Amino acid sequence: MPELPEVEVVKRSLAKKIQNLIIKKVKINDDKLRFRVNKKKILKLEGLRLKGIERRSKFLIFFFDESYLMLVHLGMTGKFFFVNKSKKIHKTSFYYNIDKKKDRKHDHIIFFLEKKQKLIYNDVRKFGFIKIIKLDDFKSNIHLKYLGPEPLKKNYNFKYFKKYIKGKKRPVKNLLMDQKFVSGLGNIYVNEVLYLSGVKPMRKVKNLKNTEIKKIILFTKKILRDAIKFGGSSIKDFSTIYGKKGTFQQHFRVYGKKGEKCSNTDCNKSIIKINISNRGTFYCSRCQK
DNA sequence: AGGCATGTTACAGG
DNA sequence: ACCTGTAACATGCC
Repeated sequence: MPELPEVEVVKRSLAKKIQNLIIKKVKINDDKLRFRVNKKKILKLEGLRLKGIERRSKFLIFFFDESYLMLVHLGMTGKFFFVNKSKKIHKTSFYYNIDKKKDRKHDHIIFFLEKKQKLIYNDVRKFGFIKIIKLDDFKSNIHLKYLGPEPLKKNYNFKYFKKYIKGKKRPVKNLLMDQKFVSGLGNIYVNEVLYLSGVKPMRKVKNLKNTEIKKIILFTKKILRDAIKFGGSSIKDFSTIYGKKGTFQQHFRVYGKKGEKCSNTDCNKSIIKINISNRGTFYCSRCQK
């Protein structure tokens, strides 16, 4: 499910639950994730204590003793589940029922922790990945070094935006999705940001007015903060009682709302869906200029 | 049956 | 060399 808010929510719950625990054993059920899991490296985590977890963009970074880091990207469907001795799933992530074979089929990596507790990495589509790196290689890591600023930080601002778009002519939606420009936004939140900013997704960045740029920046920060507050967005309606659902999907104004009435009370248009770069793009033709 | 899906990236083409 | 868009990855759901 993961764009920045979802990854942040996962990070917080993970940190609360498994901080300072020792990894007793690592089991690999399937190493064919987005990149093959390096068995030799991941086994080095056995016996190490988890010192902390951080988020950068949509990445989770687990810090261990001995200067080892575990870099995790959840892709489209990657999830962590925490399981304790009585098999109760702690509310670490979203939908999953450990008693359902269908769900367990996608448990690819299992970390056995102290006190018979487990952390499971489950990923239906296997677009996520797990890499073990040394602290020294952290800054130069290929996945991290080209990332743009965190959208919630101060360096994502008007000045940066203006400078970056100089000479560029791509659609504003593609720009916002580009992790090199700003890191952490995905398709859902970009659709929402552009609706609130009153800007059509296909507008070329060179034609954006300064007032529009300012709105885009402000609403980006607002939406992400709100989404985190609501526990992220959970799109699909699974039936398990385990796992915590975010509720920010209830606040979507355009994403997935094709044909529905624009939420602006003085507008009688319906939300349109088009494709931009193979991604579902939702907008209101009246409220977005 | 076919289209669609919250992400990234290798590659092709301008 | 740079910029941009597309296809591919794996699986399940509607």
